[in-house]
Amino acid sequence: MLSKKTKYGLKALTYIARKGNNEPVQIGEIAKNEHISQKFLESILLTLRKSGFLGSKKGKHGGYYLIKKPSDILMTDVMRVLEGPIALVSCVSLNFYEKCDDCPDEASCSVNKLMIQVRDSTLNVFKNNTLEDISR
Amino acid sequence: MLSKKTKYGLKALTYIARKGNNEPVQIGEIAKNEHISQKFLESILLTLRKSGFLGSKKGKHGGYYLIKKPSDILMTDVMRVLEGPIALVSCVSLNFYEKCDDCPDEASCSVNKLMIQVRDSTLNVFKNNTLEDISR
DNA sequence: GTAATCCCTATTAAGTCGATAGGAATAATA
DNA sequence: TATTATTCCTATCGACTTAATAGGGATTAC
Repeated sequence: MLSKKTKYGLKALTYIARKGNNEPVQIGEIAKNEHISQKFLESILLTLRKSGFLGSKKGKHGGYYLIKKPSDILMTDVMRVLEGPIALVSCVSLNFYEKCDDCPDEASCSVNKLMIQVRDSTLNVFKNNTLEDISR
Repeated sequence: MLSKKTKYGLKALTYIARKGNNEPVQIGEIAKNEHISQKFLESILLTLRKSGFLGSKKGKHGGYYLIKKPSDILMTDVMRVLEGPIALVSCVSLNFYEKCDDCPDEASCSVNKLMIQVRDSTLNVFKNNTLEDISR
């Protein structure tokens, strides 16, 4: 299951992208319109800023804005920041690889074999979707 | 992330399938060879039996055996029993659909749009893999 | 200088997961 | 019949994670 963090993060990015202009958008506005806890959203946007997706302006009339064009923001990158590994088991993760303690031989592991396929097909979807695509 | 329940369940099914014959295989043997907590595996095999994947024989020389041919056991079915919904959000689940409380309109929801694609591509992998395929 | 906003850290309540415990029921076999 | 090996069932526990909350600091517009 997708975490609420990821879900809210995607919704917030979409919200900002749909505004079109480069004016900073306030947390409160997004929270209200997307029905998200404001404090929770605050921490999510902070994460997105620190990972280079959003810029921020402090103080009155401050807010968050996109740093790149929506068409340049790939879902692979967003998902990895918000949700973590895309693979369902760490032994098939490209960016977060870890050997399983129980499994002595990945080549003969049926779970490994299946999950590689899932990873690749999911990755394919994320590679082919930018923020612009899902905001349409 | 895949739960250990699912991972162990798949490994156990594979283990039984690879034996080839229809002799009951004991929990202890599987647990030992696959490095799984025996008691935990016990509950998983119970689930698989109750959902019609495995038959069991009680008492001495008892154990679990496959009810269907490995080539007739689809990963879609196994995954739904062990892991639950295949979709990452319930609002795109085919078998466990539930409306999101926050989202007023699925048609305009970017998360919905993206997750439908993920669901379909994952589903496609599971549809095209039987227990025989992953046991090879 | 005041109000609005982002920034940061800490804490908490609830839920889930993996594992464990203990014994009941059943079947093979000596 | 007694013994042993196995599945069956329910209950419980500790560790971890998640979503949310709290409180105040820093910064900026006006």
